[in-house]
Amino acid sequence: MTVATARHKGHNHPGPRSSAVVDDIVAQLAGQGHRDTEPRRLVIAAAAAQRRPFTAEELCAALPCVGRATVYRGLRMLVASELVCRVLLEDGEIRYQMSYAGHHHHLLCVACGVSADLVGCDVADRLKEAAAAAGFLMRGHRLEVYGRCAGCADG
Amino acid sequence: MTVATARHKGHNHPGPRSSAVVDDIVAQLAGQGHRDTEPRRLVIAAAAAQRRPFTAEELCAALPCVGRATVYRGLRMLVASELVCRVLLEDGEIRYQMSYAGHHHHLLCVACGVSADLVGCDVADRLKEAAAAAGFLMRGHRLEVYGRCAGCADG
DNA sequence: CGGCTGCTGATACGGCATATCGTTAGCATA
DNA sequence: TATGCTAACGATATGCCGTATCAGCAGCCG
Repeated sequence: MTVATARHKGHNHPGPRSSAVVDDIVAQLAGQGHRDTEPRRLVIAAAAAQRRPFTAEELCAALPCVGRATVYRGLRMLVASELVCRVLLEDGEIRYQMSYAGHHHHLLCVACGVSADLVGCDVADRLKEAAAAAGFLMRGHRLEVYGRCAGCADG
Repeated sequence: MTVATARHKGHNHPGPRSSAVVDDIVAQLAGQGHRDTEPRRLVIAAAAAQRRPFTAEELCAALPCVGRATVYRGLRMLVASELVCRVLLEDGEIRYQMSYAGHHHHLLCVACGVSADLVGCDVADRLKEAAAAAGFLMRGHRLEVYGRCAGCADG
């Protein structure tokens, strides 16, 4: 043990192995009264490591040493904190993805499943007007765009 | 039995009680090679009678004399034929609604659950441009707008 | 009217998500 | 550092929702 700050034992935090992203998210959760636990860090790290929208079951499979319930709870907490957003595929399947921005939408490739954040398309104002024309007071909206990414376009 | 046109027995069609809407839909399905059956007519009629987006289970409950599988099959067939559209609530719950137009979106009241078709808001072109900017070839999109209807706005 | 075939419906099945609950561990406090 | 409260964990039970199965039935065509 060459490290000066000796590790305590058992379930202590991996420290240097824990990425800055995970530390940041854990800190945000702590601000909401949530504890910093090892399984939760593992869930966050696994979610952040995904390269495309993932299912809860995929996370469970990627974390065999973490209980299913814990994975689902962690995911739900992250969604509630808007650190992860739910993505709806064309066939209705629900997937998840880390969310580094605030409100935004997704471009989803129907061929390879990759996603990209949709920027530069602010439809909220127009929707609000259209809603008002129907007597509705708009409170929110959900938008998903399906297509083919550059790599799959010629397939 | 005072009616001149004697009813045959059991599973014959109710004839005069069957609305024009149901007849029309059955005719469309027939054009796709689907048979005209009494349980299916009941499913269609029940779906058309709903005043707001409904769940598959609600239809089952409204049709105790029709098997669950038949309700689900009928619903799936109607969705495939674009005669019924799937509506996604804010919390992710899936509901259904008769669709008399082609492609359109929905305004959904988060208080009473009523829905209205969203017209006069053509976002497809803008989305296609935004998608292209990200290297995506847009193929479709899904949009739901949540808010409060006129009757629930002041609540 | 006779037969082919799609449809029906009771029920079994399977996936996904949550509820349960005894145990563990984070962390505040002294 | 020791202590205690309580959130969090995780194995598992439970439940919902939708589909698969399959023998019998009925729509529809010839």
